[in-house]
Amino acid sequence: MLRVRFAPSPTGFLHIGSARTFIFNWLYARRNGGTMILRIDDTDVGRNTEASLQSIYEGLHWLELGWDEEYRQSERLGLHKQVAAAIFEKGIAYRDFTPADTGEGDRDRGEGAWLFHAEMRNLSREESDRRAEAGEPFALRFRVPRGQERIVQFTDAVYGEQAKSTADIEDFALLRSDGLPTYHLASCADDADLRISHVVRGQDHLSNTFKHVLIFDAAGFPPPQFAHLPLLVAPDGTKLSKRRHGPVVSVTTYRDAGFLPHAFVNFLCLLGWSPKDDRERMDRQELMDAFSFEGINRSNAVVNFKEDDPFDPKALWLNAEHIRALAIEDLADRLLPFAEAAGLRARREKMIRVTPLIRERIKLLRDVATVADFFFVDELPPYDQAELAPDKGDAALAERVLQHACKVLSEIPFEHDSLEGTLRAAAKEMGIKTGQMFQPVRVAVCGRKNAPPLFATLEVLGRETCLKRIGEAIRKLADS
RNA sequence: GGCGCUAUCGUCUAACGGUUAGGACGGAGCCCUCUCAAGGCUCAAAUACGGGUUCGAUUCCCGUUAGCGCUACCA
Repeated sequence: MLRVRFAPSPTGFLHIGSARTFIFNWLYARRNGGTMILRIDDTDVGRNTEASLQSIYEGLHWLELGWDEEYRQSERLGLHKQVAAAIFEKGIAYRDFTPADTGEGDRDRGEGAWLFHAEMRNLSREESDRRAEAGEPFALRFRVPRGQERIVQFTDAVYGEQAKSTADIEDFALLRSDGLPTYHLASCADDADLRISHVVRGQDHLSNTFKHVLIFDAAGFPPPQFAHLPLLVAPDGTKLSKRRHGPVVSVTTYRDAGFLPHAFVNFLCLLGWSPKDDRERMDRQELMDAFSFEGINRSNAVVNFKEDDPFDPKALWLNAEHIRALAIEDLADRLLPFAEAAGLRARREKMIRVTPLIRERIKLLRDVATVADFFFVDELPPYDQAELAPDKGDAALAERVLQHACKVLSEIPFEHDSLEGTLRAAAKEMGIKTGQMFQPVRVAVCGRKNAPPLFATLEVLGRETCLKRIGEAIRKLADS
Protein backbone atom coordinates (compact mmCIF):
# COMPACT_ATOMS: atom_id res chain seq x y z
CA MET A 1 0.00 0.00 0.00
CA LEU A 2 1.45 3.30 -1.08
CA ARG A 3 1.28 5.96 1.61
CA VAL A 4 2.88 9.41 1.54
CA ARG A 5 2.72 12.31 3.91
CA PHE A 6 3.20 16.04 4.00
CA ALA A 7 4.50 17.10 7.39
CA PRO A 8 4.67 20.87 7.88
CA SER A 9 5.59 22.40 11.19
CA PRO A 10 3.32 25.30 12.09
CA THR A 11 6.01 27.86 12.72
CA GLY A 12 5.15 30.28 9.90
CA PHE A 13 2.76 30.75 7.02
CA LEU A 14 2.52 28.11 4.31
CA HIS A 15 5.67 28.53 2.28
CA ILE A 16 5.60 27.99 -1.49
CA GLY A 17 8.37 25.43 -1.11
CA SER A 18 6.22 23.50 1.33
CA ALA A 19 3.29 23.81 -1.02
CA ARG A 20 5.36 22.26 -3.77
CA THR A 21 6.37 19.40 -1.49
CA PHE A 22 2.72 18.84 -0.72
CA ILE A 23 1.86 18.89 -4.43
CA PHE A 24 4.52 16.35 -5.37
CA ASN A 25 3.41 14.04 -2.58
CA TRP A 26 -0.19 14.44 -3.67
CA LEU A 27 0.62 13.83 -7.31
CA TYR A 28 2.57 10.71 -6.47
CA ALA A 29 -0.21 9.37 -4.29
CA ARG A 30 -2.96 10.10 -6.78
CA ARG A 31 -0.94 8.83 -9.68
CA ASN A 32 -0.44 5.49 -8.00
CA GLY A 33 -3.66 5.07 -6.09
CA GLY A 34 -1.97 5.77 -2.77
CA THR A 35 -3.01 7.54 0.40
CA MET A 36 -2.14 11.17 1.11
CA ILE A 37 -1.57 12.00 4.75
CA LEU A 38 -1.32 15.41 6.38
CA ARG A 39 0.73 15.31 9.54
CA ILE A 40 1.21 18.48 11.53
CA ASP A 41 4.71 18.29 12.98
CA ASP A 42 4.14 20.43 16.02
CA THR A 43 6.59 19.09 18.55
CA ASP A 44 8.37 22.41 18.89
CA VAL A 45 5.79 23.86 21.26
CA GLY A 46 7.77 27.04 21.75
CA ARG A 47 7.59 28.06 18.12
CA ASN A 48 4.20 26.79 17.10
CA THR A 49 1.46 29.32 16.56
CA GLU A 50 -2.22 28.97 15.90
CA ALA A 51 -2.02 31.61 13.18
CA SER A 52 0.52 29.60 11.32
CA LEU A 53 -1.58 26.47 11.59
CA GLN A 54 -4.50 28.39 10.09
CA SER A 55 -2.26 29.69 7.32
CA ILE A 56 -1.32 26.14 6.43
CA TYR A 57 -4.93 24.97 6.25
CA GLU A 58 -5.94 28.07 4.35
CA GLY A 59 -3.20 27.63 1.80
CA LEU A 60 -3.80 23.91 1.41
CA HIS A 61 -7.53 24.36 0.94
CA TRP A 62 -6.94 26.98 -1.69
CA LEU A 63 -4.83 24.52 -3.68
CA GLU A 64 -7.91 22.29 -3.87
CA LEU A 65 -5.87 19.14 -3.48
CA GLY A 66 -7.01 17.56 -0.25
CA TRP A 67 -5.75 14.64 1.81
CA ASP A 68 -7.08 11.37 3.14
CA GLU A 69 -5.85 11.18 6.71
CA GLU A 70 -4.70 13.76 9.19
CA TYR A 71 -2.60 13.56 12.35
CA ARG A 72 -1.16 15.88 14.91
CA GLN A 73 2.30 14.95 16.10
CA SER A 74 1.77 16.55 19.49
CA GLU A 75 -0.98 14.01 20.12
CA ARG A 76 1.39 11.12 19.53
CA LEU A 77 4.03 11.88 22.12
CA GLY A 78 3.41 8.55 23.83
CA LEU A 79 4.45 6.69 20.72
CA HIS A 80 7.59 8.75 20.35
CA LYS A 81 8.65 8.15 23.92
CA GLN A 82 7.92 4.47 23.58
CA VAL A 83 10.16 4.21 20.53
CA ALA A 84 12.86 6.18 22.32
CA ALA A 85 12.60 3.88 25.32
CA ALA A 86 12.86 0.82 23.11
CA ILE A 87 16.04 2.13 21.52
CA PHE A 88 17.40 3.05 24.93
CA GLU A 89 16.69 -0.40 26.31
CA LYS A 90 18.58 -1.92 23.43
CA GLY A 91 21.54 0.19 24.47
CA ILE A 92 21.51 2.13 21.19
CA ALA A 93 20.82 5.39 23.01
CA TYR A 94 22.20 6.93 26.18
CA ARG A 95 21.47 9.78 28.54
CA ASP A 96 23.53 12.90 28.15
CA PHE A 97 23.45 15.09 31.26
CA THR A 98 25.47 17.86 29.68
CA PRO A 99 23.53 21.14 29.98
CA ALA A 100 21.95 22.24 26.73
CA ASP A 101 24.22 24.30 24.53
CA THR A 102 23.11 27.87 25.03
CA GLY A 103 24.27 29.12 21.74
CA GLU A 104 27.52 30.93 21.13
CA GLY A 105 29.83 28.51 22.96
CA ASP A 106 33.32 27.78 21.79
CA ARG A 107 31.94 24.64 20.32
CA ASP A 108 34.89 23.21 18.49
CA ARG A 109 35.02 25.16 15.23
CA GLY A 110 38.11 24.26 13.33
CA GLU A 111 39.11 20.65 13.33
CA GLY A 112 36.30 18.35 12.23
CA ALA A 113 32.89 18.24 13.79
CA TRP A 114 31.69 17.39 17.26
CA LEU A 115 30.64 13.76 17.58
CA PHE A 116 29.77 13.06 21.20
CA HIS A 117 30.56 13.78 24.86
CA ALA A 118 32.80 10.86 25.75
CA GLU A 119 32.02 10.94 29.49
CA MET A 120 28.33 10.76 28.80
CA ARG A 121 28.50 8.12 26.13
CA ASN A 122 30.56 5.96 28.48
CA LEU A 123 28.51 6.55 31.61
CA SER A 124 27.59 3.26 33.26
CA ARG A 125 23.94 2.28 33.24
CA GLU A 126 23.87 2.38 37.05
CA GLU A 127 25.33 5.86 37.20
CA SER A 128 22.99 7.00 34.45
CA ASP A 129 19.94 5.59 36.22
CA ARG A 130 21.02 7.10 39.54
CA ARG A 131 21.40 10.60 38.11
CA ALA A 132 18.16 10.34 36.17
CA GLU A 133 16.34 9.21 39.28
CA ALA A 134 17.81 12.10 41.22
CA GLY A 135 16.00 14.34 38.77
CA GLU A 136 18.97 15.58 36.82
CA PRO A 137 17.84 16.67 33.36
CA PHE A 138 19.25 14.88 30.35
CA ALA A 139 18.89 14.53 26.62
CA LEU A 140 18.67 11.09 25.11
CA ARG A 141 21.26 10.62 22.40
CA PHE A 142 21.59 8.01 19.70
CA ARG A 143 24.66 5.87 20.14
CA VAL A 144 26.10 6.03 16.63
CA PRO A 145 28.34 2.99 16.06
CA ARG A 146 31.99 3.88 16.70
CA GLY A 147 35.02 1.63 16.76
CA GLN A 148 34.99 0.09 13.37
CA GLU A 149 33.55 2.46 10.83
CA ARG A 150 30.24 1.59 9.27
CA ILE A 151 28.72 2.97 6.12
CA VAL A 152 25.10 4.01 6.32
CA GLN A 153 23.38 3.85 2.99
CA PHE A 154 20.09 4.18 1.19
CA THR A 155 18.86 4.75 -2.32
CA ASP A 156 17.12 8.00 -2.97
CA ALA A 157 14.53 7.95 -5.73
CA VAL A 158 15.83 11.27 -7.01
CA TYR A 159 19.46 11.52 -5.93
CA GLY A 160 20.41 7.90 -6.29
CA GLU A 161 22.77 5.90 -4.09
CA GLN A 162 23.70 7.71 -0.89
CA ALA A 163 26.35 6.67 1.56
CA LYS A 164 27.91 8.22 4.62
CA SER A 165 30.36 6.98 7.18
CA THR A 166 29.23 6.75 10.80
CA ALA A 167 32.47 8.58 11.57
CA ASP A 168 30.78 11.65 10.10
CA ILE A 169 27.56 11.36 12.04
CA GLU A 170 27.36 12.83 15.53
CA ASP A 171 25.43 11.31 18.41
CA PHE A 172 22.27 13.26 17.67
CA ALA A 173 19.50 13.77 20.19
CA LEU A 174 16.35 11.70 20.27
CA LEU A 175 14.70 13.32 23.27
CA ARG A 176 15.31 16.78 24.62
CA SER A 177 15.86 17.42 28.28
CA ASP A 178 12.21 18.49 28.62
CA GLY A 179 11.27 14.99 27.53
CA LEU A 180 9.90 16.02 24.14
CA PRO A 181 11.06 14.17 21.05
CA THR A 182 13.31 15.84 18.53
CA TYR A 183 12.26 16.10 14.92
CA HIS A 184 14.34 13.07 13.93
CA LEU A 185 12.77 10.74 16.43
CA ALA A 186 9.21 11.98 16.09
CA SER A 187 9.38 11.92 12.34
CA CYS A 188 10.75 8.40 12.10
CA ALA A 189 8.48 6.99 14.79
CA ASP A 190 5.46 8.45 13.06
CA ASP A 191 6.54 7.44 9.59
CA ALA A 192 6.94 3.90 10.81
CA ASP A 193 3.71 3.88 12.78
CA LEU A 194 1.70 5.41 9.95
CA ARG A 195 3.30 2.92 7.59
CA ILE A 196 4.55 5.64 5.29
CA SER A 197 5.96 3.94 2.22
CA HIS A 198 7.57 6.97 0.56
CA VAL A 199 9.05 9.99 2.26
CA VAL A 200 9.03 12.83 -0.25
CA ARG A 201 10.51 16.01 1.16
CA GLY A 202 12.96 18.84 0.62
CA GLN A 203 16.58 18.18 -0.18
CA ASP A 204 17.56 20.00 3.02
CA HIS A 205 16.78 16.68 4.68
CA LEU A 206 19.01 14.59 2.46
CA SER A 207 21.89 14.51 4.94
CA ASN A 208 19.51 14.00 7.86
CA THR A 209 18.30 10.86 6.19
CA PHE A 210 21.38 8.92 7.30
CA LYS A 211 20.31 9.55 10.89
CA HIS A 212 16.82 8.46 10.04
CA VAL A 213 18.05 5.24 8.52
CA LEU A 214 19.94 4.63 11.76
CA ILE A 215 16.79 5.25 13.80
CA PHE A 216 14.61 2.96 11.70
CA ASP A 217 17.26 0.33 12.00
CA ALA A 218 17.62 0.67 15.77
CA ALA A 219 13.87 0.57 16.28
CA GLY A 220 13.52 -2.44 14.05
CA PHE A 221 11.41 -0.76 11.40
CA PRO A 222 11.97 -1.20 7.69
CA PRO A 223 12.89 2.23 6.32
CA PRO A 224 10.58 3.81 3.76
CA GLN A 225 11.67 4.74 0.27
CA PHE A 226 13.09 8.26 0.18
CA ALA A 227 12.72 10.89 -2.53
CA HIS A 228 14.28 14.28 -1.97
CA LEU A 229 13.26 17.36 -3.88
CA PRO A 230 15.58 20.13 -5.06
CA LEU A 231 15.03 23.34 -3.14
CA LEU A 232 13.29 26.51 -4.26
CA VAL A 233 15.68 29.43 -3.96
CA ALA A 234 15.63 33.21 -4.37
CA PRO A 235 17.28 34.92 -7.37
CA ASP A 236 20.40 35.39 -5.25
CA GLY A 237 20.61 31.64 -4.74
CA THR A 238 19.71 31.62 -1.08
CA LYS A 239 16.96 29.52 0.38
CA LEU A 240 13.61 31.27 0.34
CA SER A 241 12.79 32.69 3.71
CA LYS A 242 10.08 34.80 5.21
CA ARG A 243 12.56 37.09 6.91
CA ARG A 244 14.66 37.85 3.87
CA HIS A 245 12.16 37.64 1.07
CA GLY A 246 8.87 38.62 2.64
CA PRO A 247 5.40 37.81 1.34
CA VAL A 248 6.61 36.42 -2.00
CA VAL A 249 7.19 33.11 -0.27
CA SER A 250 3.69 32.85 1.13
CA VAL A 251 1.02 30.91 -0.71
CA THR A 252 -1.68 33.32 0.36
CA THR A 253 0.09 36.15 -1.44
CA TYR A 254 -0.53 34.34 -4.71
CA ARG A 255 -4.10 33.59 -3.83
CA ASP A 256 -4.83 37.19 -2.88
CA ALA A 257 -3.29 38.56 -6.06
CA GLY A 258 -5.60 36.44 -8.13
CA PHE A 259 -3.69 33.37 -9.17
CA LEU A 260 -5.84 30.44 -10.15
CA PRO A 261 -4.99 27.53 -7.87
CA HIS A 262 -4.50 25.25 -10.86
CA ALA A 263 -2.12 27.72 -12.47
CA PHE A 264 -0.17 28.08 -9.26
CA VAL A 265 0.13 24.33 -8.89
CA ASN A 266 1.18 24.09 -12.51
CA PHE A 267 3.90 26.70 -11.98
CA LEU A 268 5.25 25.05 -8.86
CA CYS A 269 5.38 21.67 -10.59
CA LEU A 270 7.56 23.08 -13.34
CA LEU A 271 10.11 24.17 -10.75
CA GLY A 272 12.36 21.16 -10.38
CA TRP A 273 10.28 18.76 -12.41
CA SER A 274 9.63 18.30 -16.09
CA PRO A 275 7.28 16.13 -18.12
CA LYS A 276 10.16 16.03 -20.63
CA ASP A 277 7.97 16.67 -23.62
CA ASP A 278 7.94 20.47 -23.75
CA ARG A 279 4.49 20.80 -22.28
CA GLU A 280 4.08 23.84 -20.06
CA ARG A 281 0.43 24.50 -19.43
CA MET A 282 -0.96 21.37 -17.84
CA ASP A 283 -4.15 20.72 -15.96
CA ARG A 284 -4.44 18.61 -12.88
CA GLN A 285 -5.13 15.39 -14.71
CA GLU A 286 -2.20 15.88 -17.06
CA LEU A 287 0.10 16.55 -14.14
CA MET A 288 -1.11 13.44 -12.39
CA ASP A 289 -0.62 11.31 -15.46
CA ALA A 290 2.85 12.64 -16.17
CA PHE A 291 4.31 12.72 -12.68
CA SER A 292 7.18 10.49 -11.72
CA PHE A 293 10.36 10.76 -9.66
CA GLU A 294 12.40 10.33 -12.86
CA GLY A 295 11.17 13.72 -14.00
CA ILE A 296 12.51 15.45 -10.91
CA ASN A 297 15.91 17.00 -11.36
CA ARG A 298 18.60 17.54 -8.80
CA SER A 299 19.57 21.18 -8.81
CA ASN A 300 17.82 23.98 -6.97
CA ALA A 301 15.30 26.08 -8.87
CA VAL A 302 15.15 29.85 -8.73
CA VAL A 303 11.84 31.57 -8.17
CA ASN A 304 12.47 34.58 -10.32
CA PHE A 305 10.89 37.46 -8.43
CA LYS A 306 12.12 41.05 -8.19
CA GLU A 307 11.88 43.89 -5.71
CA ASP A 308 9.27 45.72 -7.74
CA ASP A 309 7.49 42.63 -9.03
CA PRO A 310 6.95 39.81 -6.58
CA PHE A 311 5.81 37.30 -9.16
CA ASP A 312 7.90 35.14 -11.45
CA PRO A 313 7.07 36.19 -15.05
CA LYS A 314 6.50 32.58 -15.94
CA ALA A 315 3.99 32.19 -13.14
CA LEU A 316 2.16 35.22 -14.47
CA TRP A 317 2.17 33.88 -18.01
CA LEU A 318 0.94 30.48 -16.90
CA ASN A 319 -1.82 32.10 -14.90
CA ALA A 320 -2.89 34.08 -17.97
CA GLU A 321 -2.89 30.85 -19.94
CA HIS A 322 -5.14 29.14 -17.42
CA ILE A 323 -7.39 32.19 -17.26
CA ARG A 324 -7.90 32.02 -21.01
CA ALA A 325 -8.70 28.34 -20.79
CA LEU A 326 -11.53 28.90 -18.32
CA ALA A 327 -15.17 28.94 -19.39
CA ILE A 328 -16.59 32.48 -19.43
CA GLU A 329 -19.04 31.96 -16.60
CA ASP A 330 -16.46 30.27 -14.44
CA LEU A 331 -14.01 33.09 -15.00
CA ALA A 332 -16.67 35.70 -14.36
CA ASP A 333 -17.53 34.10 -11.03
CA ARG A 334 -13.89 34.15 -10.00
CA LEU A 335 -13.53 37.76 -11.09
CA LEU A 336 -16.52 38.97 -9.10
CA PRO A 337 -14.95 38.93 -5.64
CA PHE A 338 -11.90 40.77 -6.92
CA ALA A 339 -14.06 43.46 -8.50
CA GLU A 340 -15.98 43.77 -5.28
CA ALA A 341 -12.81 44.00 -3.22
CA ALA A 342 -11.74 46.89 -5.43
CA GLY A 343 -14.95 48.71 -4.67
CA LEU A 344 -16.62 48.06 -8.01
CA ARG A 345 -20.32 47.33 -7.98
CA ALA A 346 -20.34 44.38 -10.31
CA ARG A 347 -23.37 42.25 -10.97
CA ARG A 348 -22.92 38.75 -12.25
CA GLU A 349 -24.91 39.32 -15.45
CA LYS A 350 -22.78 42.29 -16.35
CA MET A 351 -19.55 40.51 -15.47
CA ILE A 352 -20.46 37.67 -17.78
CA ARG A 353 -20.73 40.16 -20.63
CA VAL A 354 -17.52 41.93 -19.69
CA THR A 355 -15.42 38.80 -19.21
CA PRO A 356 -14.93 37.91 -22.88
CA LEU A 357 -13.65 41.44 -23.45
CA ILE A 358 -10.97 41.29 -20.79
CA ARG A 359 -9.89 37.72 -20.49
CA GLU A 360 -7.03 38.13 -22.91
CA ARG A 361 -5.98 41.28 -21.14
CA ILE A 362 -5.47 40.11 -17.59
CA LYS A 363 -2.73 38.05 -16.02
CA LEU A 364 -4.14 38.06 -12.52
CA LEU A 365 -7.74 38.03 -11.40
CA ARG A 366 -7.17 41.25 -9.53
CA ASP A 367 -6.37 42.96 -12.84
CA VAL A 368 -10.11 43.15 -13.37
CA ALA A 369 -10.03 46.24 -11.18
CA THR A 370 -7.69 48.13 -13.45
CA VAL A 371 -8.77 46.74 -16.80
CA ALA A 372 -12.54 46.70 -16.44
CA ASP A 373 -13.28 49.37 -13.86
CA PHE A 374 -15.05 51.67 -16.33
CA PHE A 375 -17.70 49.08 -16.98
CA PHE A 376 -18.84 49.22 -13.38
CA VAL A 377 -18.64 52.84 -12.27
CA ASP A 378 -21.22 55.61 -12.69
CA GLU A 379 -18.66 58.36 -12.90
CA LEU A 380 -15.50 57.83 -14.92
CA PRO A 381 -12.41 58.65 -12.90
CA PRO A 382 -10.82 61.90 -14.10
CA TYR A 383 -8.58 61.59 -17.13
CA ASP A 384 -6.37 63.97 -19.07
CA GLN A 385 -8.49 65.53 -21.80
CA ALA A 386 -5.43 65.64 -24.05
CA GLU A 387 -5.98 61.90 -24.43
CA LEU A 388 -9.13 62.66 -26.39
CA ALA A 389 -7.15 64.13 -29.26
CA PRO A 390 -6.71 61.53 -31.99
CA ASP A 391 -3.49 60.64 -33.69
CA LYS A 392 -2.42 63.54 -35.95
CA GLY A 393 -5.32 65.58 -34.68
CA ASP A 394 -6.10 68.20 -32.07
CA ALA A 395 -8.75 69.00 -29.50
CA ALA A 396 -10.88 70.67 -32.12
CA LEU A 397 -10.97 67.53 -34.23
CA ALA A 398 -11.74 65.49 -31.14
CA GLU A 399 -14.67 67.71 -30.41
CA ARG A 400 -16.02 67.42 -33.95
CA VAL A 401 -15.61 63.64 -33.87
CA LEU A 402 -17.46 63.37 -30.61
CA GLN A 403 -20.26 65.66 -31.72
CA HIS A 404 -20.72 63.59 -34.81
CA ALA A 405 -20.50 60.32 -32.91
CA CYS A 406 -23.06 61.56 -30.47
CA LYS A 407 -25.46 62.25 -33.27
CA VAL A 408 -25.09 58.97 -35.15
CA LEU A 409 -24.99 56.83 -32.05
CA SER A 410 -28.31 58.07 -30.85
CA GLU A 411 -30.01 56.77 -33.93
CA ILE A 412 -28.80 53.19 -34.38
CA PRO A 413 -29.23 49.82 -32.68
CA PHE A 414 -26.56 49.49 -29.99
CA GLU A 415 -25.11 46.27 -31.19
CA HIS A 416 -21.63 45.40 -32.41
CA ASP A 417 -22.09 45.27 -36.17
CA SER A 418 -24.25 48.33 -36.53
CA LEU A 419 -21.91 50.26 -34.23
CA GLU A 420 -18.95 49.30 -36.34
CA GLY A 421 -20.67 50.06 -39.61
CA THR A 422 -21.95 53.39 -38.40
CA LEU A 423 -18.67 54.59 -36.93
CA ARG A 424 -16.69 53.53 -39.96
CA ALA A 425 -19.12 55.34 -42.19
CA ALA A 426 -18.86 58.37 -39.96
CA ALA A 427 -15.10 58.41 -40.34
CA LYS A 428 -15.42 58.27 -44.07
CA GLU A 429 -17.98 61.00 -44.04
CA MET A 430 -15.68 63.23 -42.00
CA GLY A 431 -12.74 62.39 -44.21
CA ILE A 432 -10.60 61.02 -41.40
CA LYS A 433 -8.99 57.71 -40.65
CA THR A 434 -10.95 55.16 -38.70
CA GLY A 435 -8.41 55.31 -35.91
CA GLN A 436 -8.93 59.03 -35.62
CA MET A 437 -12.63 58.42 -35.32
CA PHE A 438 -12.39 55.60 -32.81
CA GLN A 439 -9.88 56.96 -30.38
CA PRO A 440 -11.76 60.01 -29.12
CA VAL A 441 -14.82 57.83 -28.65
CA ARG A 442 -12.80 55.19 -26.84
CA VAL A 443 -11.21 57.67 -24.46
CA ALA A 444 -14.50 59.44 -23.83
CA VAL A 445 -16.17 56.16 -22.98
CA CYS A 446 -13.38 54.27 -21.23
CA GLY A 447 -11.37 57.13 -19.82
CA ARG A 448 -8.15 55.86 -21.33
CA LYS A 449 -6.49 54.99 -24.60
CA ASN A 450 -5.84 51.32 -23.96
CA ALA A 451 -9.01 49.38 -23.66
CA PRO A 452 -10.86 46.35 -24.99
CA PRO A 453 -12.19 46.42 -28.58
CA LEU A 454 -14.40 49.45 -29.07
CA PHE A 455 -17.64 48.17 -30.54
CA ALA A 456 -18.11 45.34 -28.10
CA THR A 457 -17.30 47.74 -25.32
CA LEU A 458 -19.90 50.23 -26.47
CA GLU A 459 -22.45 47.48 -26.76
CA VAL A 460 -21.91 46.26 -23.21
CA LEU A 461 -21.88 49.77 -21.83
CA GLY A 462 -25.16 50.63 -23.55
CA ARG A 463 -26.39 53.69 -25.33
CA GLU A 464 -27.30 55.73 -22.29
CA THR A 465 -23.90 55.47 -20.62
CA CYS A 466 -21.99 55.99 -23.84
CA LEU A 467 -23.88 59.09 -24.85
CA LYS A 468 -23.59 60.49 -21.35
CA ARG A 469 -19.82 59.97 -21.28
CA ILE A 470 -19.35 61.36 -24.76
CA GLY A 471 -21.38 64.39 -23.71
CA GLU A 472 -19.14 64.89 -20.70
CA ALA A 473 -16.06 64.66 -22.91
CA ILE A 474 -17.44 67.30 -25.25
CA ARG A 475 -18.08 69.56 -22.28
CA LYS A 476 -14.52 69.06 -21.04
CA LEU A 477 -13.19 70.01 -24.43
CA ALA A 478 -15.45 73.03 -24.68
CA ASP A 479 -14.45 74.26 -21.22
CA SER A 480 -10.83 74.59 -22.04
C1' G B 1 36.53 23.40 9.28
C1' G B 2 33.93 18.32 8.35
C1' C B 3 30.31 15.72 5.51
C1' G B 4 26.72 15.64 1.61
C1' C B 5 24.38 17.55 -2.84
C1' U B 6 24.47 20.44 -7.34
C1' A B 7 26.46 22.95 -11.94
C1' U B 8 22.98 23.69 -20.03
C1' C B 9 20.60 30.61 -22.64
C1' G B 10 18.92 36.13 -17.59
C1' U B 11 15.03 32.33 -15.51
C1' C B 12 12.35 27.27 -15.80
C1' U B 13 14.04 23.23 -18.56
C1' A B 14 15.03 19.08 -23.01
C1' A B 15 18.80 16.26 -25.26
C1' C B 16 19.90 5.89 -25.04
C1' G B 17 28.01 9.16 -25.88
C1' G B 18 26.95 11.04 -32.26
C1' U B 19 21.59 17.19 -32.64
C1' U B 20 23.01 23.34 -36.68
C1' A B 21 22.53 21.87 -28.17
C1' G B 22 15.57 21.80 -28.55
C1' G B 23 11.20 24.19 -26.00
C1' A B 24 9.10 27.93 -22.75
C1' C B 25 9.08 32.67 -20.00
C1' G B 26 11.25 37.31 -20.33
C1' G B 27 13.79 40.81 -24.14
C1' A B 28 14.20 42.86 -29.39
C1' G B 29 11.91 43.17 -34.24
C1' C B 30 8.14 42.16 -37.97
C1' C B 31 3.02 40.75 -39.24
C1' C B 32 -2.16 41.09 -37.88
C1' U B 33 -5.02 45.31 -36.11
C1' C B 34 -9.80 50.66 -34.07
C1' U B 35 -5.97 51.24 -29.10
C1' C B 36 -4.20 47.54 -25.62
C1' A B 37 -3.94 42.59 -25.50
C1' A B 38 -4.17 37.76 -27.68
C1' G B 39 -2.21 35.24 -31.98
C1' G B 40 1.62 34.24 -36.00
C1' C B 41 6.74 34.76 -37.67
C1' U B 42 11.97 36.14 -36.87
C1' C B 43 16.33 37.43 -33.93
C1' A B 44 19.80 37.67 -29.68
C1' A B 45 20.92 34.32 -25.65
C1' A B 46 23.79 28.41 -22.60
C1' U B 47 26.82 23.21 -21.88
C1' A B 48 31.48 26.95 -15.10
C1' C B 49 37.01 25.72 -15.67
C1' G B 50 41.03 21.98 -16.29
C1' G B 51 42.35 17.14 -17.10
C1' G B 52 41.26 12.24 -18.56
C1' U B 53 38.26 7.68 -20.93
C1' U B 54 36.47 7.29 -26.09
C1' C B 55 36.71 7.29 -33.15
C1' G B 56 33.43 10.90 -30.72
C1' A B 57 31.85 13.94 -24.63
C1' U B 58 26.48 18.57 -22.37
C1' U B 59 26.28 13.32 -21.29
C1' C B 60 31.10 8.78 -18.05
C1' C B 61 35.58 9.48 -14.42
C1' C B 62 39.00 12.79 -11.59
C1' G B 63 40.37 17.59 -9.99
C1' U B 64 39.40 22.95 -9.47
C1' U B 65 35.99 26.72 -8.71
C1' A B 66 31.24 28.31 -7.26
C1' G B 67 26.50 27.69 -4.97
C1' C B 68 23.35 25.21 -1.66
C1' G B 69 22.29 21.91 2.47
C1' C B 70 23.49 19.43 7.11
C1' U B 71 26.94 19.86 11.03
C1' A B 72 21.21 22.30 17.60
C1' C B 73 18.21 19.29 23.32
C1' C B 74 14.78 23.80 15.15
C1' A B 75 12.14 21.43 11.83
